[in-house]
This record gives sequence, C-alpha cells and structure tokens, in this order.
Amino acid sequence: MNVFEELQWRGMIYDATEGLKEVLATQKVTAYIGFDPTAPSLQVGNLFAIMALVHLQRYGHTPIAVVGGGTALIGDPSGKDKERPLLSKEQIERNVEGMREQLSRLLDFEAKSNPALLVNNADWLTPLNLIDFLRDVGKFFTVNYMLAKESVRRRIEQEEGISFTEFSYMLLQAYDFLVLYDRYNCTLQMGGSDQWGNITAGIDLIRRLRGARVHGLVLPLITSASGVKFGKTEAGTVWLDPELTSPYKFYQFWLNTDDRDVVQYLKYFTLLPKERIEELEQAVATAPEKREAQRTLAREVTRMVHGEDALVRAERASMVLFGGEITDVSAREIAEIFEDVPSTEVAKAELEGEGISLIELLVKCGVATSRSDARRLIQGGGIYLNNRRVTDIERNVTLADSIEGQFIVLRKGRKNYHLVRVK
RNA sequence: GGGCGGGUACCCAAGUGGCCAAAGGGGGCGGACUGUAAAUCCGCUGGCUCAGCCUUCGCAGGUUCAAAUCCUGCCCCGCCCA
Repeated sequence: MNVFEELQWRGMIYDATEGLKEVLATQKVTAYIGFDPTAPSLQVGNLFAIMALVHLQRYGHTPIAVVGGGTALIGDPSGKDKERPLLSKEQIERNVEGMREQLSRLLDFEAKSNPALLVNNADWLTPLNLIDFLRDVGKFFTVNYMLAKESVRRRIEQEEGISFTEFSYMLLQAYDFLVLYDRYNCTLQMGGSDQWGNITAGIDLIRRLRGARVHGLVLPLITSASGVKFGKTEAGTVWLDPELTSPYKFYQFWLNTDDRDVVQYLKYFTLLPKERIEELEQAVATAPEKREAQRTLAREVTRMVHGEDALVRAERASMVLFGGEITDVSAREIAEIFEDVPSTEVAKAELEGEGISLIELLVKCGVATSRSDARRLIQGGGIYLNNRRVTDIERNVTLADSIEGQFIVLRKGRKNYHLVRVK
C-alpha cells in the first residue's frame, strides 16, 4: 500500500490532481500544509490536516508544516462571508510560537531520512518587495482567473464585497508554494477542501514559472451526524493546548463521539490499521452501549496529543467523576483527579462556623451566573455537593463538608464539575 | 434629500394605555429515561434581602393615576423614488 491508498481507504481524499496517485506510489515527495496562526493554539480540526502529514511521513515522504505568519497578516477569504479584522503582528508572532510547540509533538522532526520541517512564511513574505512581487508573480495571473475562484466570486456577489488585501491572498499562497518548491523541492500541497482554489493557483504559478508539474490534494470537510460543527462543544473550541482545553476535557470530547461518526473519526484521527477499525465497527453495531470504539478513539488521540501520563489521568478522572460516590476518595486523589477541572480558592475562614451559603458559593465559583440562577439550579435538582444532590435553598457549606479540610466538589448537572480549594 | 416599513429579552417573533418580566418558536440550562448517547417527556431561562421588591421593550425627553404601547426630538436598519 502507498500513502495515497492509505488516505483513500481512510476517506481522507476529497479531491486530488491528476497523476498524484502514481507519483506517490513511485517517488518520495515533499509535501506541505499551511496552518493559519489566527488563534493562540491549533485546534482539533487542524489535527485532521496534521494526520495527513503524519501519514505522509510514515510512508517515507517529507512533510512540511507551514505556519502562515505572513499570510495571517492578510487574511484568507476562503470560506469566509465577511472581511476579517486584521490581527496585530505581535499577536500572530505569539500564536506562531504556540503552534510550533504543538506541531513538534505530532510530527517527527528527528527522523534520519525524512525529518519533518516547520517553516514560517513570514520569513519570505515579510521581506518581499511589492514591485518585485507584482512583476514576478502578479504578471502570471489574470484578474479574470482570480475572479473565477469560488472564494472570491462568492464575496463579490455579496453586498460587502472583498478588500484588495484579501483578494490578493491567493497570490501569496501561490507564492508560498513556489518558494517551497524552490527551496525544498516541495511538489505537493494539501489542505482543506476550501483551499482548492488557492492550491491550484500555486500549481499554475509553478508550471508557468518553472515548467514543473506539482500536485494538490484536499481533505473532505469533517461532518458530524448531529450537525454540530466538528471540534466545537458547548464550552467552545476544543484546543490542542492543554492550558486551553484540559486533557480530561479533550478525552471527554472524543469519548462523546456519536455512534454514527465514530468509525469515520477512527479512520481520520488514529493510526489504527484497517482490521482493528473494522473490529471496532462491529463493536458499535453489536454492543453500542459499551462504546468500545469511542473509548479507543479517545485513548488513541489523547495519548498522541497529550502523552501517556495525561491519558491515564484523564481516564482515572472520568472513572471517578462518572462513577458516583466521592466520599471515600482521599484528598490526594481528589487533587490529582481534579487537576484539569476548573477550580476556585476559598479562604478557610469563610467556611468556619456557620460557613457560607451554598448559593453564594456557587456564584463565587462561577457555577451559577447569579444568585437567582443558583437558586433555580438548586430548586431544579441540578446541584450536587460532593456528588450528593442538594435541594435545600438554605443549605450552608462548612468545613464539615470538605474532604480532609481541603476540597469541596461542586457539580452542576450530569458532568459539570468545579473544585473548591480550601486555603 | 423625499416616501414607506421597521428597531421587543441570547436569536426569531407576538404584543398597540393597566390583567406585561412581556405570548409562541428556537437555542441554552436543569430533571426523568439511557450507553457520560440519540430520540422522547418535564421544568427553568432579567436581577435581588425572592409568596415581595427593583431594572428592562433603539436613545432622550414629554402626556397620563398608569406607557413596550400615545406625543416630540434624535440615532440605526430595510425597501422604493431623487
């Protein structure tokens, strides 16, 4: 099997240029994917593209992750209905650093024959001279060609239009490809399906300027059966940065995958072989309540992104949190299990004597948005103190409620935990 | 610049003097069921010192015992004419 076939059975190819399959079967190539540093961290959606690079590398090809520190200053109009506000250069610099760290954990930068590469396109875009650029690159594109691109056309049909800045974006991305081709003999660009237009622009540019035939491959859009945008939860985006999304939450995100999506996600996000995934597919069909497929997915991905230790902690936490009784757990275990759970410090003095009203504590910890909200939650039976439901509005919380005088576990609903640290 | 229509809670949307903290739907939150699911059902969804009180219906004034509802001015949005 070659990478193309690998990606194919995993359903990771939405479209690819003519002849790519043969090239990947017979040669070792260098391929790149661009990542937009418009957020402080990569997110779970980006993991999909990263997996494509991981597969490439496993088959002996050389992957390049391009962080778009330069293009982010412009803004990609693809898939966007509106002109986007520009980020500050400092902000983008910071974001690039975060992504560098994350990518280095997923790709092998030490491999002997085909180490992964990480580059920032700001390196060549920033020093770029406008006149040179217009002469060397601009000359090879007609406005007609650019207007025909889906991303541009859609925006032109809208009232708001598109700024010249964003309109130029595809030329910069095309130029990226050209630079990577020149410097690293990079002959394949991959990306999300919304990148097709930008990718073909680069392919055309290289053909005209260098007379070389290079390739493009785009991944499908990830769908979810429930219609929720992939990578989002009620709490927002699922990030790869453990500071932004705790490993526990990360693990839970995957564990909660819909039965209808889990097999596809196993193909997308794990390196498990076909036979194993087919086994799991069987398991979903015959014993869905065991959620073996979800569990495996969550394990594999959490381990890959956060490491074995974080995985063990996430699993332990999940077991205790969804198991029930919390009373016979030691403070030390609590500290460990709830490491990733949001917490609030409360002075010991506040819990002495009469203590603090539960309502007040809930608001203080942000579990409830207001006292009225707290009152309603308690009345509706949605508040648990150390995993025991409390229905008394007047309930006070004192040191006697704490676990070894150190922690109090608040819970809202089925799975919303908050740890109170007594100081 | 002229004409018309419109701005109501997170979103859509009803309400045209008191019975309006404001119908209905969506979303969200909680509960039951369950597989930490889906579907379904139930409750809640401005704040507070909570059987009561206070603040909300584009903004600012005014009329009235009483205004989301009437009047004046201003701001914003959509459509049509210039």
